[in-house]
Amino acid sequence: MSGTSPTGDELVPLLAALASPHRLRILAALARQRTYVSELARQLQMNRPLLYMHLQKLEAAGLVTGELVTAPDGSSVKYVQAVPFTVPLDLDTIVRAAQSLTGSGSAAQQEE
Amino acid sequence: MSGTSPTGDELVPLLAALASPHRLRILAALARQRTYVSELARQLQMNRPLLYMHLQKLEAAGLVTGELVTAPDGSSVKYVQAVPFTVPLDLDTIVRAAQSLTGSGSAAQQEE
DNA sequence: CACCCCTGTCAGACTTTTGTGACACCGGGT
DNA sequence: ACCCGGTGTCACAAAAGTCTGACAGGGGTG
Repeated sequence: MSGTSPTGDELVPLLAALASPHRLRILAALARQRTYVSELARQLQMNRPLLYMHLQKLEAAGLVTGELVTAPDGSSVKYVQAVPFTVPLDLDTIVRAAQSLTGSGSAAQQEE
Repeated sequence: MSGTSPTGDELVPLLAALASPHRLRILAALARQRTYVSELARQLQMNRPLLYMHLQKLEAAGLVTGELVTAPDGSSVKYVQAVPFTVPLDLDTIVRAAQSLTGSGSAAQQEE
């Protein structure tokens, strides 16, 4: 996922996942340190259900990874961490992404 | 705006503006050719009011520029074009952007 | 037992975004 | 006059995203 120019169908969810102050903060926190969910919620001072939602979006976009660790004593803790990535964001990437967009307005692609 | 690592308050609207298939297509179309609004609407097959909305968001994010040209015969036509930009999108940019985030969840920065 | 910390999900309220049709206005040509 | 194409804005409905409180359960400890 690093360095390659993503398709439109990949780029849109990626950008949507990043276009949020909360998720930016979450990612930044996870970039420095791998933590478990409740601790992260405390650290960022947000409700756990809310954090869950944001984490799911980040996970769906492939930006974070979750791992449910079961400690030797039986208690479960879910550790999450950021996934390194690199996307050069410029007009060229946009043009290429737009060409690989499926779904609705696929019109006006070829004309004469 | 090119190459520099944007602040969080700049990055979020930028990403939000790009996180849309319609706007990706609009930007891609404007990257190759400068056109006027109605022609662009025809080309992309979308309603003008809708295109207007998307253009306003792109313009607000600094990604397109509009110019209302009054032809010698008096009729006005609004030409729009894409503004070149480059933002390296990676974890490091995110971390730096999150540090420069103002507003709500600025908590967990300084305490005790 | 009661208490603590953890995970995970739910319904509901709320706000923002997206999309549509209609309208006003301008000027040129027939 | 009518018709055409262009700009710009409006109210409105529909959809998507955001956020909260409450709930289920698991496990450890006093």
